[in-house]
Amino acid sequence: MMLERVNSPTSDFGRTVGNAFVRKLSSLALLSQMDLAALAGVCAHSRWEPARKDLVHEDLAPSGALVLLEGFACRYRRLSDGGRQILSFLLPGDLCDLDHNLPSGRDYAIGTLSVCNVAWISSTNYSELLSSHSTVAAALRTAKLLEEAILRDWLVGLGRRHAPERLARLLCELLERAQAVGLASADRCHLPIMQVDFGDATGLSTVHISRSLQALRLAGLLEIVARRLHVIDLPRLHAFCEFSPMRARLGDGFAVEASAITWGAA
Amino acid sequence: MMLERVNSPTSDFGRTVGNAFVRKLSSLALLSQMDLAALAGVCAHSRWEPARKDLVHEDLAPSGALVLLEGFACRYRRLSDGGRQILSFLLPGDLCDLDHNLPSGRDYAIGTLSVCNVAWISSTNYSELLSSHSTVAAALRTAKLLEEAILRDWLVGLGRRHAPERLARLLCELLERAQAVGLASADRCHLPIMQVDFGDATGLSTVHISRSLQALRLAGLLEIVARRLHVIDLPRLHAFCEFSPMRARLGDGFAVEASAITWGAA
DNA sequence: CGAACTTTTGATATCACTCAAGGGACGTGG
DNA sequence: CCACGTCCCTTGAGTGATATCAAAAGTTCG
Repeated sequence: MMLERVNSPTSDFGRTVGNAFVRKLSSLALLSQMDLAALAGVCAHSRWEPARKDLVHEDLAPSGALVLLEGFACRYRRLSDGGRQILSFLLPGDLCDLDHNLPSGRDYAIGTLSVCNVAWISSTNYSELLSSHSTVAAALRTAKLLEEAILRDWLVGLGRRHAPERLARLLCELLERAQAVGLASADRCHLPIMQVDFGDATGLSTVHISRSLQALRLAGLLEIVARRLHVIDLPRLHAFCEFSPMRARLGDGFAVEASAITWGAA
Repeated sequence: MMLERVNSPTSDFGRTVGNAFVRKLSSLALLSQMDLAALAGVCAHSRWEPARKDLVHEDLAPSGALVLLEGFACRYRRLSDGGRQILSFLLPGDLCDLDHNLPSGRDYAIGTLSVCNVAWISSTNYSELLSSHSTVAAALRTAKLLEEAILRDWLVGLGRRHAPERLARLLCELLERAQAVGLASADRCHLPIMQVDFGDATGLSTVHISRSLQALRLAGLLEIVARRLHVIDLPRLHAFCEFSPMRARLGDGFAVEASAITWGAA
């Protein structure tokens, strides 16, 4: 069985077609050749950053936008007691707008979780991209709406769900998002995220993450081995944590196909 | 002593100048006479709705936008176990975009908490307002950024703060927002919100809200009597829950003034 | 003035946290 | 290739925060 293999018409491995950014936006809107060229141009210069490094922190405020091409990162906030709350995970293909976030300065930082390949877009290039490529702008707007929906989901989870459900939902979300950029099969994906990070995202302690994960494993729902998530029973997992896939993506053949197969096997 | 009195140059009571919507947007951008007229026009037809009524629910999807002119409401989500998580409170002057929220349908409902005066804006009027009044559009964008920042704050609170701090921060937020639309003095405001609602917003049980509130009262920080919040020691309250006022509002003389007085008394 | 709703109080139960120690995995240097 | 250190995950025991249940007290409103 081929892991990470995705049913994309144009390549064996999703990552070989353009970059994750192009792939993600392509799944959200029908981009023209010129749009694609502009996206490629804007990501031409990227840098590798080490794991566990701040790309942006609260005071220091670079402008423009940042695109994560490979690796995992997160937005987070630090508290006075040293605690950390992760606000969202950034996966390959995700863009983070640094200009339009700030009424009175940014209130969060962005840090890598794994080694990351990051493209920085200057303010001028960014606003030009938006103004002269309306389809790209529309795709980014949709991406933003999805992000907001996820944030609301997290809020509901933190407020009203128990640890195992919270964790399970997070894993479902990550699997789905990885699939959307061609980095996951129907039931597996690489997840370079430590248990501390899961804890800081779900508002739980590391110890409790460990125990919740074990509960999910014992229930035969999933397992995580060597930084890889393997969902054993997706329908039951979804039912367990009341996760409903966001089918908000528009023209993406492969994602629809993959999920159809999954549900067919249920 | 005059409660609800606000140091606005144009009236004794904030509510008599235009409506809360106009007041709020005026504090976010410098509106022209034409902008003001357009805002007034768009809110011309408003309806009174009873307390505890759904204005919008998840399946049924009216379009356009909704403006809350008077009263308190909230966005919320229901869970399968009957639980409810409030995602944000809506105060007079708040607008809720019903069109641009939905990738795959709306994922939350909107319900009144008190009796409310609500203006519905049709999709066409709404998009016309945005396109032909760029300053209004900019003000609404800023308002949205503030909303998002508040949502992140809530997430951090739910994930990492204890009950009394969470509640205290919520009360600080509500006081500040009420001030921004001229519905509060420096230390008091009307708050037609029940303890169940505070619980559903902070992810706590009603019982625990009651106890946390008592802790805040015993600490001499604030009290709530007859649906009215009275902050007794604002600086200490802010310090206690690590609340920092969002000074993102731009040209609003009165809010700046009021807070200057407060801090001066500390 | 009474009924329904909201808040408070007390007692008990549960979920998740903290602390502390042990076990694996991985990398590094001898 | 092994020894060792470090980092991450796991396990167990005890504690703390918050939930639940039930009933009393207070409030609002017709």
